[in-house]
Amino acid sequence: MDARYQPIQIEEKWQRIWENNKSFQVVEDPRKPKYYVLEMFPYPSGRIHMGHVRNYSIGDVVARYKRMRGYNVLHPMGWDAFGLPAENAAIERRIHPEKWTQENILYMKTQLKRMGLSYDWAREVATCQPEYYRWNQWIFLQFYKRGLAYKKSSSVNWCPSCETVLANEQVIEGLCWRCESAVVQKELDQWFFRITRYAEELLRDLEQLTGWPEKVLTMQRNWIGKSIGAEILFPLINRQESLRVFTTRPDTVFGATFLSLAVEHSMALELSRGTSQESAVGQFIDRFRQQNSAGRGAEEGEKEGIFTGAYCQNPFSQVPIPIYIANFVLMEYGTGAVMAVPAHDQRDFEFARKYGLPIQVVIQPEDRILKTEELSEAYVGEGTMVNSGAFNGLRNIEGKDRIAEHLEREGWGQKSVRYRLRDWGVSRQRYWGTPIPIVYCNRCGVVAVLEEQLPVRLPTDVPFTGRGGSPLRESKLFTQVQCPQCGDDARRETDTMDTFVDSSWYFLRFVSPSLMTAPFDVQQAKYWMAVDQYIGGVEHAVLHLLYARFFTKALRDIGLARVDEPFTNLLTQGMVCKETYRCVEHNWLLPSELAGSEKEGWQCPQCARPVEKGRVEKMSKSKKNIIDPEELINAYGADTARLFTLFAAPPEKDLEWSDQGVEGAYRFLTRLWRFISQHRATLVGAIADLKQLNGVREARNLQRMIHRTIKKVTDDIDGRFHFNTAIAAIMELFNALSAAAQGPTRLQDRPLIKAGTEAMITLLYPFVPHLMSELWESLEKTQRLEQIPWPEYWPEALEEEELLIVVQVNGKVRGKMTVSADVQQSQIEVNALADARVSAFIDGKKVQRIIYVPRRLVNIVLEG
RNA sequence: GCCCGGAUGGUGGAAUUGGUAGACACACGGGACUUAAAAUCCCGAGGACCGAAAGGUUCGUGCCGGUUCGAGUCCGGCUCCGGGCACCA
Repeated sequence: MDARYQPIQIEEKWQRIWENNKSFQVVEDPRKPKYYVLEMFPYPSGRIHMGHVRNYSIGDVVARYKRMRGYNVLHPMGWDAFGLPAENAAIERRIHPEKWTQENILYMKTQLKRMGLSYDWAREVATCQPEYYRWNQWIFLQFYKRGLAYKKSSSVNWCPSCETVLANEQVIEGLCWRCESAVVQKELDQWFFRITRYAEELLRDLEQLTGWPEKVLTMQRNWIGKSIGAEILFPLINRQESLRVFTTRPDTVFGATFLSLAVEHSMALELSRGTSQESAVGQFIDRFRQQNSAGRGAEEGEKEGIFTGAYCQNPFSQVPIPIYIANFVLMEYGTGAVMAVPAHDQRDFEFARKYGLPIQVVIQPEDRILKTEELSEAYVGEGTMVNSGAFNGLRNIEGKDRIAEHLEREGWGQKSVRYRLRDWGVSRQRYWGTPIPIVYCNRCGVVAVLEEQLPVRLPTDVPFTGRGGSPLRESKLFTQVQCPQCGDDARRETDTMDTFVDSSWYFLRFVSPSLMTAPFDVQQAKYWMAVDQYIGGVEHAVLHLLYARFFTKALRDIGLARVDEPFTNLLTQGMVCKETYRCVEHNWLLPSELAGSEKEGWQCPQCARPVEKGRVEKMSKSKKNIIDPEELINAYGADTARLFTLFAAPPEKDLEWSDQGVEGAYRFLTRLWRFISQHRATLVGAIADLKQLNGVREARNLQRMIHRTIKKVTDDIDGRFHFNTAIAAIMELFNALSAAAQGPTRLQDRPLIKAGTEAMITLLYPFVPHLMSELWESLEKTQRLEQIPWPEYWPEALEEEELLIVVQVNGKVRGKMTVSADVQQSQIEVNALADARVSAFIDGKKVQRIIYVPRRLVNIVLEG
């Protein structure tokens, strides 16, 4: 055995062995329980970053642990390979997106392999391969057949910089999620997936996702945004039609003193026709349509509106009420028209005050009496209905139902449920994505490509200029086709699919990655699905996770998937952060370019001004606080990188990078190496029996510690994912074993130290697989470590012979005593009272009572 | 504004059900080895106070209050930090 720990050699050796033995390849095996662990697959940007290292280290611990527990573990990896950066590279560096992507995948794959991650690489998929994206197209056609995919003209979010449409979720505070330029509205024909058909089920099934973080469930719930209420028809005065509004507060309908329409409402201009308001209304509409496109959502502006000149009748109060157009009413939600109840809705209240509209209180709270004149804000709480005709005196909660029933009887409307969730716009005016399998024929109209003609491949004769719309339009080869129905010349759809489509079902493709006849095999999916543990960043809490849930349900209804939910358990890991350095003038600085020193204070290399040590921030290039995983591995090896990221913080919390912490992890591994090589002579040979009882007390204590560590590490890994405390416990065991191995003669119980060392190596294997495999082999075991089962603790060994009892007086610790485990409570109390320090505190006072917590503590409560 | 998290030594973090707060590690200090340094090994350590020392007292988990024999943990009211949503009728 080498005197020095040389991680690179060891790691290359074991990676080769695992690859040659196909150690992590799996097939369905009905005799074993299955376990599917999956980490969110990466976008092949070129290099892995610390976020990947952390994500995949966590997953690998779970995978290796579950294998040792006897599970048939599916642990695949692939590439989310379509997307904008590839196209940007094509524009900037004249390299084809496909070439760029393939090169990145190759490089990143070697990086991932150097991490020693236990993937079944035989199942690798890349979403940009025709073998993969043909099934995107196939699914699209199934959706199209069922009305789940449809086309509509709509105002969409348009990023002028990326020249592409963005989903609502991709617009963050009015800015493009990717390039942060201001998003504008544009009218385009778009393909949509009817996710709203599943809104109710997507909401309801959140309840069965008990293995998901509450935070993510809440975000999804809010995103779906279910509102229960009613639609009410307000008949127009002097016209035949009615205006339909949606409200969640039918109980306040008697307080509706005007109506507000969205600027885009179809009746907005129409209502003002022939009135004195007509031209003013027209101007108002033009102005706010513009404003909307300039940056909706940027901030909450002043409420503005205009009277249309028209009136309708409140069907309940029979009062004629004016109809306004208001800038804050959204066309996309509800019906684009709201009944305004200023007394009980803050927005309506502000609007009414501004335009001098009537305010009518119809709900009175319990504790005070509202008067219209005295209102300073809307009252939105519960109460009793007043000024509401036959409904007076009802609790408003009850009133909601009673009003809704009443209007259904009268034909004035009906109960209604609305969702904030919109249909998913999947069209992208881009090249590097899945072509939408649709053809436009002058004779037949919109025609689906025949399934046997799939895949519709991306053409190669496309120029990348970065200007104009979709590059696919430039390809004659691509756009000119024959109509699948009539055979006439036709034009191919040039939109490609949102890349979220690719990632919405990749976990299903992994169960049959090379199947040519279907996206995946139903039986294989039945065996492996659902994913037992999914691990990734919380940034996908809404988008990806909601779309994947939708796809799973839709594919189930098509007859392919057999599960309702794709991911049984979800772990959202925290970000990887590091401290930053910043100069007032020259902004972020690399730690390596700083002048000065930690003690004297850092200076800017350019202007020599003192540099402020900035906050701890998420690692990013722009903040110059990244650590390159490859450099880390070159310097310390993958085992150190893994150990540090797993030890520094629990997975769901943010991890603060620390170079000294990395050193510490490396030192620990070096100490282990030295320990084994030093004591190798007594540690080699067949696995020792962990259950051999030893008469010497110190040995029994060590044995107890070994078994306690096995239990602790098992509990920490399994379900709790507290890897940091699991590792801490192993470190404690190691400290105890080292002490025992060097200690006085009584502790030199060789078979026990040997058994403890073997247990320690096994326990550490999921975290530090290369080094542990090497150490295990050096101890001349017959089987490789990854074939060894997880150690079982022996409950009998956990039993304490002696207990440390804490003695409190009035809740404060005043003494400790060691007693034999079989001593009775009464005797312990007597001993406690007899303790010299304790009795000094009692000091003649009367003992009121004694609390005894079995095996732990005695609390003597004194009078007074 | 609304909804979720979070706050514990010099630092990252432990304390799983209300029962010794600070495991484990980093950084730090002292010592050993060395001509010296690095590496390694050993020892120490929450703050304040008392004591020559052994040891002891007392305060202490963001702030204020409560429940309890006992609160980092439970309850009420705040402060600050992070995240999500944001005119959704």
